[in-house]
Amino acid sequence: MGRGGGLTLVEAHDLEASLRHAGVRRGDLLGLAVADDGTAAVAFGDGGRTAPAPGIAAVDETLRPRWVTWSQQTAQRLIADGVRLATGWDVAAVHRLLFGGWRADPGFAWARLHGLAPDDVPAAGLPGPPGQADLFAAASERAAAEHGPDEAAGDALDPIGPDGYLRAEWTRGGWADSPARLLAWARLAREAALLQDAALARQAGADTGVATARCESTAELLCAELAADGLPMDRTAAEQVLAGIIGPRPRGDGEAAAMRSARDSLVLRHAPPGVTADLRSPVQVRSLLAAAGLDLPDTRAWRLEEFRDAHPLVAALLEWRKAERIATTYGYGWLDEVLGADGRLRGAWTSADGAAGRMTASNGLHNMPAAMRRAVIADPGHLFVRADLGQIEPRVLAAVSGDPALATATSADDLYLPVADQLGVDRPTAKVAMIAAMYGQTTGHGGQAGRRMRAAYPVAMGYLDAADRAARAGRDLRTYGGRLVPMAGGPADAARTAARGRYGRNALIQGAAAELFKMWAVTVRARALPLGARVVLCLHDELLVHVPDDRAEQAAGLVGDCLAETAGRWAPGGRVRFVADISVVRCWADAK
DNA sequence: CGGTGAACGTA
DNA sequence: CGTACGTTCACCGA
Repeated sequence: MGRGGGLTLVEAHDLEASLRHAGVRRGDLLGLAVADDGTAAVAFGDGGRTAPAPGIAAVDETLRPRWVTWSQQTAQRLIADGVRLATGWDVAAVHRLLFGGWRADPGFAWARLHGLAPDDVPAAGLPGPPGQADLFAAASERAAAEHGPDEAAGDALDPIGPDGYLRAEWTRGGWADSPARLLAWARLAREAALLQDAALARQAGADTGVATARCESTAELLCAELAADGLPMDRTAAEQVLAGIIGPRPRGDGEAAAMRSARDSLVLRHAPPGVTADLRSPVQVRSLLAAAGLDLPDTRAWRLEEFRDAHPLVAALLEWRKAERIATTYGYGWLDEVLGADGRLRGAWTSADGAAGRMTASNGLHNMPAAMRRAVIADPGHLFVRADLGQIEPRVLAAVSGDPALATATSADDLYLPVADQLGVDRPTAKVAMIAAMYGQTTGHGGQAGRRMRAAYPVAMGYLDAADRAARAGRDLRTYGGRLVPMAGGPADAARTAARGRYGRNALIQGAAAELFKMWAVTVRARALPLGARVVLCLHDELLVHVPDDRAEQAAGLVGDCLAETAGRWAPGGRVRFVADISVVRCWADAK
C-alpha cells in the first residue's frame, strides 16, 4: 500500500503522536470512517492515518477532537468495539438542520450542500442496478486504457464523479474495501463538515447555528449509545403489569385465540341480538354502533367519550380498545421481541425528526403505555435520576421571542400564576389562553383572555403571528437554533392554509424546545460520565439517567446544574428561567 | 404484495 | 388544545 492522492498510509501505532505532530488541537474537525472490520481512518488537513479502533479512543481521551462522521452508523460500529466518542460533527444531522426533512444520506447531503439538483442524485440502492458494479469496473478499465493505470487508480480513489455528485458505488458502501478508500471517505466527510460550518456561518445568528450543529451531532452519539445500552426493564415486573391488564401469558396459539374472542365478547354481549362485528374494523364498529342507535361519523375515542353513558356498548368498546392496544402492540410478543435477555429494552434512535427536530425512538420506547413504567426498574446497586423540564414551551417562547414581560413571568416556579395575574383571569384560563396562542386554536376566538394576552405579551404574540403568517404564505421558517422548517407550497384551501399556520407556529416552539432539551441531554451525558452515570431514556422533555446508587444524589444535583449551564448557553442574557423536576427513584413509576 | 387511513400510545 | 412520531390493523388496488 502507499499511494492515495499523494498520501502515505501507515498502520499507525501511535496515532496520537501523528496528530500532535500535525498540529491537531482540541475541538479540531477530524474526518472519521470505520470499516466493518473495525479499521478506522482519520483525516486531518492534508493528511490521514488508519488505525484500529482503540487508537481512536486514546486520541479522543487525550486530544478530544470533534470527530466528523457521515452518520450515526460510525458511532454504532465503534461502540461495538467499546469505543465511545466525546463529541462529534454528524454530517447527516447537520444536513437536516440546514435543509430540513428526513433524508440525509451522503449522496443527498453532498448534492444539497453543493446546490446540485437532488432529483439527480445517483441511486445507491442495495444491491445496485444490474451490472452497475461491472459498469464501474468497465469505466475504470477504459480510463486505464486511455490514460494509463494511475488515472484509473485516481478515479477509484475519488468518491466525486465528473458531474459533482458522489458516485453511487461509494454511497453504496464501496469505500470500505481498502484503507485508501476508507481514508478518502473520511476526508470527504471532513470536507462536507467544513462546508456545512461555512454555510451555518453565513446564516443569521451564526454562533447559534454552529452551537446547534454541535449539539445535534453529539446527540447523534448519544442516540447510538441509547440504542446500544437500552432501557433497564424488569421482565418479571413487566409480565405482572401485562397480566393485570390482559391476563396471563397465553400458552400457545389456541389459548391466545380463545382469550382474544373472550375479550371481544365482553363488548359484543352488549350488541343488539343477532348483530356482530369485527371490533378491529372501524367500518364494522360504526355499523355496530348504528345498530345500537348511535349514528356517528367515525368511532374515535374522543367522539365516543360523550356517549359513554348512552349505551353500555360504548364503555365496553373503549375498554376493549385499551386492552387490545396493550395486547397487540405492547403485549407479550412485544416484550419477547424488544426486551433483551440482559433486561434492556432496545430500539433505534434518531436525534431529529423531519419536522421540528425532536428525537425519535422505535420499538415503543417513546410511546409505551404509562402503566409499563412500573417495570422500568434500575439494575441492582443502581438508581434512576428522573428529570423533566417544567412548562418548557411557554418558557422557550419567552426566550426565542425576547418578550421582556413573559421573561419576567418565568422567574416563578409556576409560570401560569403571574400570567394569570397579568391577565386578570384564573390560572386554568391563563393556561388555556397561552396554549391556544402557541398552537393556534380552531374553536372559539380566544375571547377576553386572548385579547389581554396580546396586550400583556405583544412581543411573544408577534413572534407567533409572524410564524403563522410566513407558514400560511408558504415561506420557510427557521427555529431559534437555526433548523430549517420547509414550508413547501401545495394546495391552499382555507383549511390547509390554517393548518400550515398552526404547523409553523408549533414547529418554532416545539423545535426550539427540542434544541434546548438536546443541549441539556448532551451536557448531562458529558458531565455525568465520571460518576458512572448513563442517560438511558430521552422523552422530549424528560431524562432518565441510570447511576450507581452511591452517586445518585450527586448525579441529581449535577442534572440540575447542567440545566442552569444549558440555559445560560442556549438563551444568553439569563432573563429566562428554566426549571426541572428532579427525583431519585428505583422505579420510573415512583417519580412524581 | 405495497400503500393508505384509522386508531391510539407518548410528549 | 394543537403539533409531532411509531405501531398495528383493515382495506384497497395491483
